[in-house]
Amino acid sequence: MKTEDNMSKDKYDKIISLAKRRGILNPSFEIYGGVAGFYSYGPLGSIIKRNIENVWRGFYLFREGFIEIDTPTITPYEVLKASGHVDEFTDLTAICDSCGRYFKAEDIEKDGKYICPVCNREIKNLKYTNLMFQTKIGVGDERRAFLRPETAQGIFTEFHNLYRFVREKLPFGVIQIGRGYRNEIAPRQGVIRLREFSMAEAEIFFDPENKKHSRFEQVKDEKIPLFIDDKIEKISVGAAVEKGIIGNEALAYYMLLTYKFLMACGINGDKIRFRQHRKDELAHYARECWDAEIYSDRFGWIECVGIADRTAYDLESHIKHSGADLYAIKRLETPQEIEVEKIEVDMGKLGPLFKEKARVIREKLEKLDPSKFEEEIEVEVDGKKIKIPKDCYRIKRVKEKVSVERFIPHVIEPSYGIDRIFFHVLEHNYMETTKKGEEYRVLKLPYLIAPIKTGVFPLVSDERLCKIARDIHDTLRKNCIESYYDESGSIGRRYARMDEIGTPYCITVDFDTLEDNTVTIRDRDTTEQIRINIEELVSFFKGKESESLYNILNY
RNA sequence: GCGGGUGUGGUCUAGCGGUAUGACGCUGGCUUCCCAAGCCAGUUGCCCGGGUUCGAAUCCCGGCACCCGCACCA
Repeated sequence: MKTEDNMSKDKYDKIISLAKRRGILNPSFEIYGGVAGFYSYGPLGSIIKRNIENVWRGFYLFREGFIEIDTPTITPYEVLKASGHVDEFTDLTAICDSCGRYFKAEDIEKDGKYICPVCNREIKNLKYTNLMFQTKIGVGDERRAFLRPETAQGIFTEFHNLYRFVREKLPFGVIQIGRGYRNEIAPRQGVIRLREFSMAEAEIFFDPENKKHSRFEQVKDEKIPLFIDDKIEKISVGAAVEKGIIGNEALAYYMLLTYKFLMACGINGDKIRFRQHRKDELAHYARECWDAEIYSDRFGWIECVGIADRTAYDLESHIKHSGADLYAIKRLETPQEIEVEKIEVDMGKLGPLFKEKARVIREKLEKLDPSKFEEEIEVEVDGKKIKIPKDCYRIKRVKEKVSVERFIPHVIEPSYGIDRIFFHVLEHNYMETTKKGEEYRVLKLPYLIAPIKTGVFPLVSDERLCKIARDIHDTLRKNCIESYYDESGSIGRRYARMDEIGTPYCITVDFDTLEDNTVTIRDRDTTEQIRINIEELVSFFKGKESESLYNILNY
């Protein structure tokens, strides 16, 4: 008798085995023994992954109207120093001199000393190990660098270019899909915890006073599953914001969008929940964060998406470290007049007195804060302090018109782990039945996600039927519809091969085709067939595609 | 990183000191008018390295990978 656990383990093994057998996913570098934490996507897996990413683009690039960029994965030290990753992503490691074992220092600390739990001796050999992959740029004059732990920093460092690109209007969103790297201590759980992984991130820049979304009104009654007090509660995003469960409209909106996206990929909506991070588990940059967790029969609830309010943390830090102008500007509705003290330099006096240095001195004087002037003021020029006589300047009170306000935008960040979503899409859509006593597998992938949209078969391998089938296959591919031609084995076997990789339709050319130019289209989920004229095939599949897109993006 | 378990064709598996079994798959052929049919032929393997032995898939040591538990998880 099988226990529940055994059942799910069996199912997991079957999915992994199927994935490997059918070119979806397999451990990398296997011919050299493999390396933990690295997986390769095969011919079909690559398409599925790309399809997931493209559905994601449907939501963020098309529906939200965000802009997409593509920045380097190798990132200079300074960037990640500023972002906090150099310091926050570091563990103090203790290495025992007698047994040579490594420990995370804080685990073995006793009264300020580090004691080896094996040898029971004090360890003095301590070093910091960073969980980012380190590398160097250049030869000789090399610069320290890291493989990026998240794509977000590439967006923050481009902020001033992007802000100009959108013609200085907030809010605006920037997306990036790419690889991230984390040198995990113990990668486990297959594709769930990788050392190199794909993520899709959106950084949406807001006026901190106005974290609203223009479409919120439209969707405020739609419900999402919140995990509160150890139970899942479906609550409308509008109510969640009103009751203060979710901090602002923007967060709530992107949680709803995440919910829709995951289901569009074929994730079972009953196996999604949003869980808020406790204060002590928040990342160093986040004020509020909600994870979308997806339930796996194999692994339990797995964090697949993080939707965080990063506030002004990153931009502020990059302003501080780089000196760049990463501010946004807000035009005030009514320009205000304010009185300010200004220093007015008398060049008539200053010029003759300091000659060629006068210009530099004037610039320095004008930068000083008049309210902090002391009796005698000095400026430093070329390392020398120069006293400035009082009659060279005077302090004036002037009225200034202020029509803009500078501020650092806040960032809401939905961040998606593509590989984790990929795995759950496989798990949630893997179905087993029996046909004639034999195990029968169907991957019920949504149309947009399926790597092959249709199989094309001659019913029997009669050359007349084969030719027509090959022509259909060719025509479909000319129209960018992934089709798969197969004339080997019985028709049932060919359907089975397609079902196993989630192909939603199969076209069969039979002897009636010779008479009336029609073929059958067989539906994966119902196995029902309809007859359709060959001429209508391309529009049938194009129709399925736009219908699917319309259904998921029409909100 | 710690402790325990496991590692045989593409997949599942037998063998547990005499160089490998079976099934499925896959390829080709015959057959076949719609859901893994049948027949014939072919195809691919002992995780890696070292040791013990006349001889190692099998025993021992080391490595790697996977699984379970602990720890970790921006």
